[in-house]
Amino acid sequence: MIFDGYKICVLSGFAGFTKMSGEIISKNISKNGGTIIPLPQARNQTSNLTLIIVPEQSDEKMILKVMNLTSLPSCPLVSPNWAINSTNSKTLHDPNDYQIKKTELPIKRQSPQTYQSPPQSPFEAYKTLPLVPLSNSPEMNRTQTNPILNQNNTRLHDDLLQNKDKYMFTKEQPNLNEHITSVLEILMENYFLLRDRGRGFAYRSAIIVLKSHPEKIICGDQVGNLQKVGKKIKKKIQEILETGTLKRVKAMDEQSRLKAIKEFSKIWGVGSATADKLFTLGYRTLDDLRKNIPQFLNDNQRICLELFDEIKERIPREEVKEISDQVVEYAKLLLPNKDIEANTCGSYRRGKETCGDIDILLTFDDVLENKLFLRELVDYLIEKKVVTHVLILSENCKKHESFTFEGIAKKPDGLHRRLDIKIYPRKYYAWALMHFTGSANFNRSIRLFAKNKGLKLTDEGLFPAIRSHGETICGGNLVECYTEEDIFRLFDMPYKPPEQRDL
DNA sequence: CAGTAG
DNA sequence: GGGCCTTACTG
DNA sequence: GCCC
Repeated sequence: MIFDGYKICVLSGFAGFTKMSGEIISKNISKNGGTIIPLPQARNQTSNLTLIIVPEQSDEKMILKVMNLTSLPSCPLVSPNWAINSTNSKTLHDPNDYQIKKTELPIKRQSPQTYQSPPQSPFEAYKTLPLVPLSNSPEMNRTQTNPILNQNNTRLHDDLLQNKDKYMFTKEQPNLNEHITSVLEILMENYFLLRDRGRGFAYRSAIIVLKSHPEKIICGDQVGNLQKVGKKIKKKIQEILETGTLKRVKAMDEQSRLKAIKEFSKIWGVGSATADKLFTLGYRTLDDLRKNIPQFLNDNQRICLELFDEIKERIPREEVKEISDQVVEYAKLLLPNKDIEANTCGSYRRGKETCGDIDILLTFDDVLENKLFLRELVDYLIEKKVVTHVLILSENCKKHESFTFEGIAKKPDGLHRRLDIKIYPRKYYAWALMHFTGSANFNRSIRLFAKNKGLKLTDEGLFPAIRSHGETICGGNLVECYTEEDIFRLFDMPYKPPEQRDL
């Protein structure tokens, strides 16, 4: 047994080292004689540990935070590759060859010369695996074949045909129960703000059912056996039908805590947890915050607090287009020989008259070979005074084969506006376009449907993802789609233009 | 890891 | 008793 | 809060 006598703690779930990978590595270590020390115990007995496996991309600060320690343990910190290579070769590799340097932080701004190509995408590694058979589907009824799927995927075709009409993303009619769902939506939002996730989810699923119910509910008996609508929610529906509102909602509106959390969580970068913390510290209004800025707010939160009054304003469609056009124009200037394809997504693409932010998606050939392009584009936009602030700039496409900028833009005479720019390789473009066009509810619906078929739909494609005894097995992308029309054909649905994805 | 965002 | 769209980044 |  190669790991005999080794006491190992595996730190995963951050810095690009997924929990799933961590679990698989832990399992393999145990299988080969090693002892896995879970984090809580490891914290108290760092001197007992042989070594700690940490993400390749982690640094001292992150490790201290995750371990909740003030100084690093004395044992070596090694890369997950040590365990992977040792297991694969059935021989113990020298941990010293895999040490993560303790003091040196990873370079945030890599220069072109020192840029190292990122490790393989996890999906790449699975591409050679045979497709996992999908759930048991009837062997008959295979008269027509889906033009997107080849013969090997007839099972997938059958599976995608089944039951999809139960889901919101296939919905054809408008919401007939707006009078009920609008009230329940307030309740749902309040519960999420109060971090009562359970109730939040419960109301969310009940709302989905009510929205897709084919008849208008005017009497409590009609909800008799609706899925997800249980006793309590049924009672609330009756109250809404009688009084037009809910006592619970009225009572919540009076709560000073919820009031403050609602206000604070509108600040970009501040969620329910931070908002709650602010309330506990005695803050009640945005003005309280401005007068005495809390120490623990990070730079991004401070910027967005300062610009709050501008960022909160909806952006007229016209202005979204102007800023988008400018960004795309500069992108084309920087890459004159590339055929750049661009879409402004989000509510703009869904046809709204005003938008909360500006969400631009770009692609061209060889995206992954132009790793520094987004940074150059952002630098250029800063120079041209289009972009005023950078909130997030992901420069490494190691796991996710794409690039993201999140920041703030402004026209010379305009307000500060939230701007996102994403760059995806062509082969993911249609999936990404669909993802960023939303709506969020549309995405949820179609993803839940995929999930129930043993599939995983993301901004990068459709994958088999079978969960069995705790491990998720991911296959390579099932099909290549280069247009949204292809994705809808794949799901055997008539094409839905973006304006109809407002669930 | 928790929190936040898409 | 766990899951409730998924994935990535920050601190 | 609801469902498996």
